Amino acid sequence: MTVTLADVAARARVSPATVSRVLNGNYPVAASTRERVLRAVDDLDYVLNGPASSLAAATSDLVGILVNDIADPFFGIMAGAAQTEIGGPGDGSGRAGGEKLAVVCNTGGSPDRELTYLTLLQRQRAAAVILTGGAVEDPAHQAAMNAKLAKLADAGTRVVLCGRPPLPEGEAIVAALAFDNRGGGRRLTEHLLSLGHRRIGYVAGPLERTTTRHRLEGHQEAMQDAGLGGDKERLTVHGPYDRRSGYDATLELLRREPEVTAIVAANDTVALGASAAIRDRGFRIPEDISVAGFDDLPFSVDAVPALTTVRLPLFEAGARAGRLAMGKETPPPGGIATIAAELMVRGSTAPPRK
Amino acid sequence: MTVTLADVAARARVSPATVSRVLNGNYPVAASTRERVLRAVDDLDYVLNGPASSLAAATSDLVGILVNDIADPFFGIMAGAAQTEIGGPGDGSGRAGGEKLAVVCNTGGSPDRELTYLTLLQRQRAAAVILTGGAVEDPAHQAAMNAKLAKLADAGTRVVLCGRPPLPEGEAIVAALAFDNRGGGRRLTEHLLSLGHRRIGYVAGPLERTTTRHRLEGHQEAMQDAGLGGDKERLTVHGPYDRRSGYDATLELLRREPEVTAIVAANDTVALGASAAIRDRGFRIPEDISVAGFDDLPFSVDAVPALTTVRLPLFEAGARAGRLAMGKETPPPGGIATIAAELMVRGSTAPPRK
DNA sequence: CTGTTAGCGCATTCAC
DNA sequence: GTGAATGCGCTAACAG
Repeated sequence: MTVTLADVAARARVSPATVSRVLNGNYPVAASTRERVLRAVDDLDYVLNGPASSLAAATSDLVGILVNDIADPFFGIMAGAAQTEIGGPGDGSGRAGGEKLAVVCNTGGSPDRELTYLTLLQRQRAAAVILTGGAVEDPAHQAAMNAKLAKLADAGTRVVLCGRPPLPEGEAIVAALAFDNRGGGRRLTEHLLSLGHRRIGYVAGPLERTTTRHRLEGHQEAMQDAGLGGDKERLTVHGPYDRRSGYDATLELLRREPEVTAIVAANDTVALGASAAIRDRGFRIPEDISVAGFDDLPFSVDAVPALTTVRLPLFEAGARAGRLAMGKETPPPGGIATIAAELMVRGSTAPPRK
Repeated sequence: MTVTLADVAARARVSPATVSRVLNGNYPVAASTRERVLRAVDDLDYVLNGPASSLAAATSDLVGILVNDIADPFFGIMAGAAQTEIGGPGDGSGRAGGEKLAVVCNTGGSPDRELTYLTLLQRQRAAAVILTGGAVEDPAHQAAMNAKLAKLADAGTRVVLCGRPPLPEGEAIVAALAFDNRGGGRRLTEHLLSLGHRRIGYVAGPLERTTTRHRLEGHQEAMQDAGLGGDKERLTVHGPYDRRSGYDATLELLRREPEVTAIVAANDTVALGASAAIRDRGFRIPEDISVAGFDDLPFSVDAVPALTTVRLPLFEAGARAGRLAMGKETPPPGGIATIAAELMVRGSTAPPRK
């Protein structure tokens, strides 16, 4: 019924081992033999049995990429870039040679699902795992994660962090590429302050997320330095990283502080929702209220007015994570690299009306 | 070094077979025995060896979801929905019981990569495969795809199409959920015609894609019926499904026909680019030129003005595909269902200036 | 450069 | 309800 290595070997008049060798390409095989084997493979339409070879070799060609929200381009861009580096271009035959199977797993931001996916990947003996985006800061979950990652690393799985702060004990992982969320958040708010804003509302992401906290801390540092740190509780509203949250939180901020002249959002998607709320309340952007986001997703430049935001090189970071996971690039010193965030000043921010 | 089933068996003082039985849960085992085994599993921190069990059982728990562009929410929404149905909520222990490993694979729209992923999934003996979005219409590639899908189905892999037209010989697959792209495209253009538009430019997607062709045909049918079919070559420009393409194509359309009063874009992202081009040329939306998109992605309602578009129930379709792939839902009659597309009239379209 | 020999770790017959 | 054997299909030493 199902054709096996032995069938191919028989047809090519060689031993199974030889077939295995040409298929894996990691061994010297005479050109003529290889030719013959390949023809037999095509004739028989043979496809390697992945589980069997993974079992024998004690490693698989699976590489997992964990994302918090697959519908969010923030993750899609990173994951796509990583996959490009990992999957290889293919040889056009659809035959699939030694390429890895780069797959993305959507945790939906749930700690449980994150752990479950890691276990599933561990079960598959994944060659590598890339974790993208902010981590949940609950201590119990962090401990469980660190233990799990250590076990994965122990079993030979390469662990790479992308857009996520390094682990407390970073020894277990290949590398961590951390975004400078704090610095970016700080510069963004400094920009607003320099324009003359004093009453700035902040729509933060979900609680207990590193990304949320770092961006917010950057904002608060800037406010503090400007002597405006007193009101932070009242001028901050938390919510998920989505449009709706931006909309609702902005209405709430407007209620709490009608004199607000600028809204800083945790990311661009949230900023879009914030903008809608501002308009629905009859205010203009940026004349009445300035708006700023974070990430510089592709749509941000097309917002009207174009969104002031902080650019993160998501594609480059994802690609680098992919290379690191493949061992194609040497890890940064100490295994940790900080990715710079660049302020992008556009039309959605302007001096306050006064 | 690595703990195996036998180790667990030894510690629980049972046979390996029994451990296997409680882990797979498909067999009667005494409660007390199960208890003991589970404790041993936890004590030893045992994780099933996926490749080994897949080899022995001749099936794996991997489910592949193929997407054309993972950075595009169009696919992200469908994939996320499907994953939700497949992965299950997890039991909170991170232990991972019988759940499937739902993974998404990004083809980048490349036929080669599509085929390669399918081969890789076949190699893993995937339990199911979901193909999302438009198919490439090159005959050779279609033939290769059909052959590959037939082989997958033959090997027990459940194949489900989501947002993709059914196969020529649909017997091989579990089900196809097709979007009514043609009908949606037609109604969208009819809406524009009813507003009084006569010179309508069309920014189409890439050539040789079913989605592109169906949407365009819907548009052209409407134009034809209105006696405006003569100019279709000149008023249509093809390009990728991205912002940049919308921008460039719109400039081109404006050059070819300065009197154009409406631009229909192949999807919302393209419409965003089109809008930017229109504005950069000094025109207002919708006063001078109307703009319409397709898909109704989350950001479309936040465009300024809000984008007139055609809504596709992406989440619902993805979830249904996921259930179909799991065998949790009975396939539609004939294995084919057409998903309706709903016209969403918003602020970006209005009667032409005259 | 190629063939032979042994498992990899588990699911599944069978017996009991 | 449980244990003992068998083999899934392949890779990795070894020889030659």
